[in-house]
Amino acid sequence: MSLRLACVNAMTQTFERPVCTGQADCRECVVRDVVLFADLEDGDLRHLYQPIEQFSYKRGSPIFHIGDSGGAIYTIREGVVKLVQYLPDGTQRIVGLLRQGSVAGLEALLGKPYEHTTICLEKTLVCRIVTEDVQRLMLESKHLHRQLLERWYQAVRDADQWITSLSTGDARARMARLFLYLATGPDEDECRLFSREDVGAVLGLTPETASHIIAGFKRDGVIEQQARNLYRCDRRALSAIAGY
Amino acid sequence: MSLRLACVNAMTQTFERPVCTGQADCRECVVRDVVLFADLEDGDLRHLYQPIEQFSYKRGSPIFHIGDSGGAIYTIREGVVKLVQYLPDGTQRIVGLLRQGSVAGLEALLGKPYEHTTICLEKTLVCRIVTEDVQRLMLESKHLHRQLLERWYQAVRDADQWITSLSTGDARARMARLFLYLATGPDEDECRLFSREDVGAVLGLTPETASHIIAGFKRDGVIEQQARNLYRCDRRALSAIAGY
DNA sequence: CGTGTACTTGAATTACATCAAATGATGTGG
DNA sequence: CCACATCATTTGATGTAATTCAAGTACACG
Repeated sequence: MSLRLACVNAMTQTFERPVCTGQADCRECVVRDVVLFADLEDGDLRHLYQPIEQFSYKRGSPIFHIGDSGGAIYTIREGVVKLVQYLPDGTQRIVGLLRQGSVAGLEALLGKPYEHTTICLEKTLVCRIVTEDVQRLMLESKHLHRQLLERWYQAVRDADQWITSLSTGDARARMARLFLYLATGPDEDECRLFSREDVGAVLGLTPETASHIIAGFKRDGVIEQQARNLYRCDRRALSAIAGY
Repeated sequence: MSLRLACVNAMTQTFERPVCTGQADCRECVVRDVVLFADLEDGDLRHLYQPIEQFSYKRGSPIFHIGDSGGAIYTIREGVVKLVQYLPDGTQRIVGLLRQGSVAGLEALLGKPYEHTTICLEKTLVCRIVTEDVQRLMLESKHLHRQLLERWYQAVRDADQWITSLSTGDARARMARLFLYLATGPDEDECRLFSREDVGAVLGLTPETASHIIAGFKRDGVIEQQARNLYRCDRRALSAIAGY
């Protein structure tokens, strides 16, 4: 669980602004398997202009904003991040969620401004890697290069699946699919949810409708509430509702 | 209905199966500006294992199917192609449209099976380029390499815009946005539509609802029918309905 | 010129949004 | 630690939007 470096006790605290919790040691990374630099030799990482810094964001904090010129990419070490775009009337639409091991802000590597506003739905730890360093390392490591292509591929897949599973069918089916989508932790029947407004922005529903449907699921015994925004799911029943 | 090959004047004809209409001369390409190989030197193209072949597909023909192992990518020279994924119950959801200059099947370059079934909504001309050739040319041309990264980027952008503009808001707003999305030809007020079933699969509606809304637009004078599936649009009125 | 297929249309039904009020959670200052 | 203010969530009643169902009509194709 713990990753400790230079600063010892700041790990558990969160503030308005992200907190730098020290430099990352990629060799010791808890999510090394799923992370970009997993395969780099120790030596490669010594040549960074800037060390890879870790940051901690509290719930509700943005990592970056849509339209910002992107100077870095961010690997999610822990937590959940929403990718938001805004309609002309100001309402948000969530076009994706990032979780452990995902990379935010790939477009920065192409010199493009960020495509989304990224906001943490819970306390989130990220590694920040400045674009220049990634671009240079890419030239050295064929494998990193390949990794990044795979990330683009993954981003397109995720977006397509977002459309087919969370924007297709009636509201109950979409909600059931969201529960199944989120119930992918170590405990397969456990699902952490987030605010009704965000659930609505994921599924294209109003918060009230989201609430109505969740209440219906509870009544039907399809889900059982363990704590605030924590549910135990009957995956089989959810699958039936989802149409799977 | 019949399938003819090697026939000389087949250029304008279309059949059940795609028709090879000969080798492409990229230097003479009508869409050279927007196409992948725009910047390659003449010499580079001589080294292809296989010549770049052009194919013609009739309306309704598939270019490739989801899950097929991808041996080639396809540049759209002319026409419109839908990207389809299927739900477990067999209903289709259209997750994107490709038009002149777009590339279909990028995932083939990563050795992945195709993510979508691609079906032509009208007569369509494509250039087929086998993956091995692209992969080799990528090593030679820095610029082609960059081009392909930009295509990935574009694919993600398109998918996100698909979610925010065509899967968000009420049905009338989504339909208005579809008209605006399609009215991007040389004549900015002209919009070619397609079957109500496909319109429904784009917007997440039933064909009847699509029909109802289009009828409403006609009644309100927002669009004016010129011919079958060809409309003249009042862009200002559509923008208002779309919420822009 | 008929036949099948897609499209249109309207009425009935269902699903979702809206609105308003009550309840519950969270944080603050006394 | 409690009282209160604030904000999110729940809930139910009501209105509107979308689907479904069932004809009827236009259109493409043999």
